[in-house]
Amino acid sequence: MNKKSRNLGIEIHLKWNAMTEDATGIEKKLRQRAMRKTQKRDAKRLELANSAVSALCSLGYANTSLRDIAEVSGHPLGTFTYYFDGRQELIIFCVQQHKIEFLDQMRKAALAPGTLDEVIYFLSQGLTKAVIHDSHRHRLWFDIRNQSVFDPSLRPIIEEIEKESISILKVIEQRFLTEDDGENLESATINYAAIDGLFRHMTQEFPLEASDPKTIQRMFTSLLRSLWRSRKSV
Amino acid sequence: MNKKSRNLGIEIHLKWNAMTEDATGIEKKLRQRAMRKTQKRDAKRLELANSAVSALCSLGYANTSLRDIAEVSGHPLGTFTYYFDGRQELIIFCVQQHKIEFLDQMRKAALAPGTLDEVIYFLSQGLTKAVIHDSHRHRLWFDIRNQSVFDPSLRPIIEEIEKESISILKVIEQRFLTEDDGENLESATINYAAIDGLFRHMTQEFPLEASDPKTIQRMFTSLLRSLWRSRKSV
DNA sequence: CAATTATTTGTACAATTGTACAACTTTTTT
DNA sequence: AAAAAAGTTGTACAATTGTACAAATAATTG
Repeated sequence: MNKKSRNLGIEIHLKWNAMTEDATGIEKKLRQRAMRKTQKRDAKRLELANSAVSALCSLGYANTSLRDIAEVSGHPLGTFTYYFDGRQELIIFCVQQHKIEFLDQMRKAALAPGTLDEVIYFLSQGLTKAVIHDSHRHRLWFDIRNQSVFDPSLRPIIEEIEKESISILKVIEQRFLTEDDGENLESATINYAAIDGLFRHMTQEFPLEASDPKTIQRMFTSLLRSLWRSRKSV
Repeated sequence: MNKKSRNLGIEIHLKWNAMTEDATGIEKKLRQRAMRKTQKRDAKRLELANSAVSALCSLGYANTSLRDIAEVSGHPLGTFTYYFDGRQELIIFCVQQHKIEFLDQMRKAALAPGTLDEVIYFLSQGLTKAVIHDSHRHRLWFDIRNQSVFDPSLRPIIEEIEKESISILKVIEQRFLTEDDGENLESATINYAAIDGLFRHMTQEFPLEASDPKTIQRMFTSLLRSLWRSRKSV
């Protein structure tokens, strides 16, 4: 079947059934089938993306060809072109998947009950773990974000993720800090950029002088305290 | 003349003269000639680099071919391969040139007489000007730094520049802040990474929501004050 | 079970790349 | 001014790329 006309038959059937309002269960059955199809497809996409991450992380966006990915992952080249609409979609998919996971963790830390100092502790702990155990994947994120500067088609996804990141910090500031007028967004943006800067530095540093988790966490804590110094100590 | 054997003749003459300790002015004359040669060569390299920056800044490291540079700059392709040892040397040369300039300005601000608040004012003013008037070149710097993560051959020059940046902050902290033991380097590293983060954000932001110089400078000032809050107020 | 649809995978192709280099001109040296 | 060196520039070439696609196979459907 031609790649471009994928699933076309089924879609047409569904539309036809919808038009005739045939609700005798046939429509339901067709829907379920379509669901199974897309679920199966999504599962395969995830599998391929996961196996692609390894090559991507070690070579970077610009230097990783689909052939590299195919070779490292063990899957044949055609598989990737069949399941993804080109190289870029594959890579975006990988990064998005990873970043959603990470931001979920950060959000949990931000919403954890306790004092500001405790939240700072959780945050710096999460950031430290990310540096230690996941630096490769974060490097890929920073790489994509950087490429988005020169490739506008990458920007929407980057913007979305950064907005989400900033909103997490906004939550913290609303919880613990007295807001001076509407400066809240500006403050959250500044703090996001600063924390992001240290995180990037830790993640990309060569050689890793601060590979000791305690040192790393201490540095994050130090920055977060500087940024949110005791304006309200709930 | 073959590119690889460039200047070889003169070098041999110099060596021969040095060996025979012929100090009758002939050696001097030959040295002066060699100097003229390299000066002329360096001037041309600078000219080419400057004309290459435009293409590089708008397309980025990974997407700019030598042909792009040649086309945009108006110089023929062969010229670049003659004056630079490949694409990478050209690009490194461009970034290095630009970054040295920028750090000179920052160093001046850091060494300016006055209180910490005044230095903070100068620094944020310099950073703001860089964002407003020079964001394109800084984007190229961030791009190269990012590529260095995946291309080890870029790392030495990046490391050198970042060390210099951190040392500028160290100067400030030694001037104005009470140093708690040997934490000074760690603190300067944290602050460098944080300031760098905000600077990167400002430089790369799309769409530029904060294009107003006053807003930008206020944000820099706000961050710098957070990082260096009144531990010593000379 | 047949037929339709979906998946798999190797190959082909055009485009682009960095780089080498030959032919030529200009500049410098003797 | 002759000779040597340096500079200039267009072209050639091998390598690599994303992508399209055909042919084969497997899965699903009626």
